[in-house]
Amino acid sequence: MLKQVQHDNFIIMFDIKLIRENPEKVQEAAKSKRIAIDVKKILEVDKKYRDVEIVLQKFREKMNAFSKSIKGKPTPEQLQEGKELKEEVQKTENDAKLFKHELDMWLSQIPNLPKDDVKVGRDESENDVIRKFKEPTKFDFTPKDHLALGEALGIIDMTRAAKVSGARFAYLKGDGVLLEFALVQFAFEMLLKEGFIPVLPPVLIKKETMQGLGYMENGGDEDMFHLKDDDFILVGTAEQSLVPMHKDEILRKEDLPRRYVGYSPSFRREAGSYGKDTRGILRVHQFNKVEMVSFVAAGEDDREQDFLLSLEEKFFQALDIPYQLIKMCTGDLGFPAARKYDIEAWMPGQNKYREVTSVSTVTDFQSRRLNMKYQDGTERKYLNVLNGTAFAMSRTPIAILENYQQEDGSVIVPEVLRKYMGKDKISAK
RNA sequence: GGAGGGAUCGCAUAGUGGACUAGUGCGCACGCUUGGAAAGCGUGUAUGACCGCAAGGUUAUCGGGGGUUCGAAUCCCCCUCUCUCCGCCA
Repeated sequence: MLKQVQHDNFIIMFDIKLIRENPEKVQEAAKSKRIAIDVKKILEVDKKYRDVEIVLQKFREKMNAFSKSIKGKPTPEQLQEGKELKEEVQKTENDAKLFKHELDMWLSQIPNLPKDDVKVGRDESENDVIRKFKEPTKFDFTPKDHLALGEALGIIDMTRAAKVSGARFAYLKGDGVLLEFALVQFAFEMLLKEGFIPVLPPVLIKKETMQGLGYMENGGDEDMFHLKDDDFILVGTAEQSLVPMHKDEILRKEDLPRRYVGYSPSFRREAGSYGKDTRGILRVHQFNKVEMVSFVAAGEDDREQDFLLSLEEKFFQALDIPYQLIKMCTGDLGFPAARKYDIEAWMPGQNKYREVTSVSTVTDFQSRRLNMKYQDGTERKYLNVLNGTAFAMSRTPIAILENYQQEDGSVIVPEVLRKYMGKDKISAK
């Protein structure tokens, strides 16, 4: 069984001890992620806070002793002394609170530190290709892109979606739906065998939950849909509602690793991507995704990331789609991640590799912000958390349509999906 | 949306202003007892922060936040979640 933590009024956003002991390391790491923080300033506030805290404890000690010394009705002199003590405490409390808030504010802006093996780099142009699976698909005709194929097959309809919802939306129809369901079933079947717990999570979450995940910082909230009247945010990935499931909980070490597979819509504003990838369903405001999330013991995250990555590769190898594996450099990691790999599938319609999965370890970064621990003997430690894509819908189907297309515009169904789809070919009606 | 109840230690409960240093039962751990076990008996049983080499000490926490008071689990206000009923609803 798990235990519910009752109080969490002081969430430690970032390990202050790490900053005290290795200020340069933290400063450098943030810089390598291209995020500006001022470690010196943080240490100053930390010092002020601790000094006030010590004084405050002394005052409280005095006041507690005094209150306890009164039996029965207090004399007017005692009342007066008590009032004076109280004022001292309240004044110091206010100071402490101010410093605490300031400290929290600074700490919340420190990103997770990249792992040592992650290359320091500016942006995506400095990411490394780790390995490749197969060569780009060859055609003895000119391959079409997924939108041309999808429209002709009657499975993707963006024209009508534009009428109803606007740009970057799509109707998926007919065999397109069956193809998505086939991918879902394929992924779930395999992941259930691996012990993953299937989840259909909420897609509206509270703002404070998103803050706990570390996605609101550094402009991250620009890509989220906010429901301002109701103070909800639409998730950009199931990870965002799967990870905080264990907020304020203490898991048992025996129950680790705890693995979940979620299937949910994902919503993205795609702010700042105007004019980019406007054709087709590569970049849309809403798509479904099968997502993996792991909770593991401290220090187990490297092994778990390899495991999740191996599953992702297995999926795309099973689909027999050419891909390359990318390891992100520090500048392309994002706020919470310590290490990240992307699989980029070959997309003949664009003659390019494009991202289809992403697997990150966030180490204990989100656990600290969300107060998620596990009991290890007499010790309580922060969980390590990982997330990885199984199948992002829109993009995996794109890769299938484009790589499996035939000259007549039909699309062969990948071998492993045939039993779920009940057919081996998608053709125009 | 409306009306009313509730949230206390891992679980169950007691607790209407100072004896609460939060009691009791269960559970758990250790010990005694036993050929071994059960029962019985005894002892212990939170977390965070801060100070300290340590032993230890201080402080905060009874869903969360604020207030009243010399003093709050207890009184007042706000919020969250939950239960019962009414309304609406796939």
